Amino acid sequence: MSVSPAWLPAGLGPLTEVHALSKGASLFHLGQAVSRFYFVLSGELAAIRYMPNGAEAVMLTARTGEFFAEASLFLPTYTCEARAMTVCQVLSWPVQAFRDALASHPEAALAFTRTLAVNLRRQCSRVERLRLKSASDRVLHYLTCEAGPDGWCVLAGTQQNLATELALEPETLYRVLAQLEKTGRIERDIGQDIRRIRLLGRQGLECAL
Amino acid sequence: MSVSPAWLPAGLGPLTEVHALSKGASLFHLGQAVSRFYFVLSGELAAIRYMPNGAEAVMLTARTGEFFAEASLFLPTYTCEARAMTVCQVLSWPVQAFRDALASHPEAALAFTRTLAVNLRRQCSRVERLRLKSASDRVLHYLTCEAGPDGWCVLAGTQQNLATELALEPETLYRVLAQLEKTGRIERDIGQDIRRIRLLGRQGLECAL
DNA sequence: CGTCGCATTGATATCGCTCAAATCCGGTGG
DNA sequence: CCACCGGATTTGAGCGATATCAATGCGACG
Repeated sequence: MSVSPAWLPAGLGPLTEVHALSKGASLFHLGQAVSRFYFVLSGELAAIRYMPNGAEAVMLTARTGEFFAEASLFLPTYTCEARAMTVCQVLSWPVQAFRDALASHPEAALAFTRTLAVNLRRQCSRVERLRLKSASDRVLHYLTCEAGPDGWCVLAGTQQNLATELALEPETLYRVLAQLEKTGRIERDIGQDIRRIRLLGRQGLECAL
Repeated sequence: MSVSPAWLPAGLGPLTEVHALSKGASLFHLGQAVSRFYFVLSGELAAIRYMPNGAEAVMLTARTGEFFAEASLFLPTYTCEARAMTVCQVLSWPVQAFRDALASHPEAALAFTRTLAVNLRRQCSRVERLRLKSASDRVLHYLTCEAGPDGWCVLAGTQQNLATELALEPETLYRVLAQLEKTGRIERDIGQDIRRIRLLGRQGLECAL
């Protein structure tokens, strides 16, 4: 569960619609004129295209607290189908009103731009990580990216969730973590409430640069 | 080779610096105060973090015609080292001047936001594609995403470049394409000047939705 | 004509996926 | 309190897909 961004201009309030989507529900279809812009309060939305054989190709997904398909703000028609991958709560605004709100509220426009820039950085890191073929390389890359100032990387969910993030099977991740711990490359602190992992080795070497 | 975006406010012109980087040159280091914002005219820039063992973790890359590390516009210090992966030509502006230019030129701010949104969509698609474990699934996903209105997907570079984009080895891509062509799932038109690939099957089915 | 890079195909090795079984833990109900 | 259950975790065994190494053809280019 989430709330809409605090920086949204108040004028959008009356135009806000709330959508309660059941799993599998569609928000819009390929080729439809872009009418509304969406924000995920909870659940997961996906943008999907279909291949000639009928198989689905997921183009992008948005989860709790994220805007959905930001590029649709700049397109005349939707280029994918939007589908709820889970039960979802979604907000939406008319695209023209959203664009106008950004145009007339520079501070909101800046906040939106920052959101885009931060998301873009995260996605770029994911791309570089998924380019790595070795499971341990992906884990080390993740720990390098996500570690806090103290060196510890606090896992949001379970280790299975981390496996999903890294596009690995849970068994593979368990084995890799066990191996990295045994060889002294990481340190683990796995409890039921707090799960965290830390890279070992020369500490804070980069910060000294 | 590229040029700076046409929508950049003219006031930035006198503040523009041109950097000619040799391969391996650094633009800035981790922890330095953010001073300038960069755009790649040619070549490839990468943002790198170092792991305790000294290995490098690429966080993001920018190529010809792209801004570099857009999130740095909103950060006090650089969170990575910037390194030229190839010979590079780079433009830069003082971050404060760039932010001010966006704040005082709504149409430029909108164009910048659009650039971010389009890049974000591309990166999201890449993430979803790289999550696929099967080489043929990655190829089909790519063709589904990148196909033009006529169904043909025109390759920008060589098939080796496509292999890099899909995080596959060239040999694997050759085998997968040959197999897909043999089983009638794709059609290839490989010449020296034009290389294009098309998905076969029920045509235009999605557009009818 | 020689070289170089791209493309293609074959053979082999390796890594991660898959199936399977056991353990641990919190929560639930008797 | 204890038995039971479901989900997360852990470890084992085998398989398959992709990486890797190798060889060849092909066209461009000097």
